[in-house]
Amino acid sequence: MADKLSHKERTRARILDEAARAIREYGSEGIGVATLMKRAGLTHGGFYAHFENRDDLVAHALDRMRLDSREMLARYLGERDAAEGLSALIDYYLSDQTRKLVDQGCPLPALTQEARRLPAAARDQVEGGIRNFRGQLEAAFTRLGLENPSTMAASVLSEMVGAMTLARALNDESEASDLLRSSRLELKRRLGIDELPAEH
Amino acid sequence: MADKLSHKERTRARILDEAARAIREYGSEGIGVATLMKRAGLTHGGFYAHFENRDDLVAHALDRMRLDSREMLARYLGERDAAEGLSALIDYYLSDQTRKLVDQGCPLPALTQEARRLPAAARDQVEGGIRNFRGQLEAAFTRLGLENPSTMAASVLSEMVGAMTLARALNDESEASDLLRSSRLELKRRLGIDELPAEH
DNA sequence: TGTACATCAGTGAACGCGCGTTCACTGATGTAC
DNA sequence: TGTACATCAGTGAACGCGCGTTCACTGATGTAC
Repeated sequence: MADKLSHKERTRARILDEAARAIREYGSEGIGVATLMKRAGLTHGGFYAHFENRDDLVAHALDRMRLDSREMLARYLGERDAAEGLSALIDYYLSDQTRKLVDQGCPLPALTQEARRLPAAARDQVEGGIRNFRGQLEAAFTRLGLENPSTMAASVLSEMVGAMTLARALNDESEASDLLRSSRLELKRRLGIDELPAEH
Repeated sequence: MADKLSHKERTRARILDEAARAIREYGSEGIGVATLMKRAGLTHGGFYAHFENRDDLVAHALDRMRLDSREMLARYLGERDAAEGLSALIDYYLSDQTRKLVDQGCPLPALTQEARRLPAAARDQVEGGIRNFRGQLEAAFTRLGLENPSTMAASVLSEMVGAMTLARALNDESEASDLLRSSRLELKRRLGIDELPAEH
């Protein structure tokens, strides 16, 4: 009974799921309540049985994204060998596939520039996401034996988020692809993990 | 006669100036025609004597920002010694002052995440800005004697834009400031220009 | 120097539209007896 | 097993509001004579 979601809970999860995707793709103000509910297979009136208002939805959708990202990072940097995990994370995070799947994955390359303008609760989620990402990198760098793991974590996180942000802003496919490849190469080089083969 | 702007041209420049500031601060959709015109000391009806429509304004405002940024980069990377110019650029671009002046300066940390959703003309301006920035860095790196100037330019540009984007997303002043300091340090270290003193 | 007139940047009321939100209602589901 | 009823997730018409845009009008400026 506790692990089985009720009908209403499943509906709510479906709305949040659609909201998370739409927010990544169109920004926090890019989708309206009516369109969102339609995508979830409902009509707009029912929205307020699930959320206080639109801001409340955005905050919950961002909370969900943050948790997803935390899991993703733990998958790469948790148990595995630090060098191998970091190399795989870089290859995944800065892949052309990730570049194209704008409605999925890490919210930082999608939402950090509008974070300042988000309602407080939503903004806190973005801030928590940044803090967690930097922390996870720092821990991995420590295990890797770098001498300045905290500084390096800030620098590497900035480059990762910046590279994906810029690549997605470029219309030209090959230019975007080249930018990501350059960043992957240079990130691994400066972390001293460039001798490992790229994944698949 | 040619170098003296007419009354109408000066008014148009004033509107564009306010638009550029507002777009950097609130995003391309963050300010309405009425508010913008009020800031320029006018009423909203007059707007259409200067621009075709709102999209036209956004494209022209971005064009203006792009030219301003090009000048800024030329100031740092043009005539000067490459190492000195790069060090000064990093100190300026990633300073706490720049972080706070969100309505001024380089548009990339403000607009690249919504670039995909911008009208074509506006999007082209952002793309041109990225291309120019990367090109200017590459030229400076070549003069500096780096062996992979193009790869390095993509990497450094990504870190610079990413670091400012993330710093501005952080509510906590000291955390934001620390992130910028970390990035400045690491950027200079990996460019081999960390022996130079930071500017003021 | 003074008067008449054309020009045109800017005004402000009005418009249609899409948005977030409200609310009376529907109809399927599950429980009471 | 069958009937009556309460519950409540979801519906869809309606609202007020802010937005981009239009347009008839104003009034200052500069030129013609």
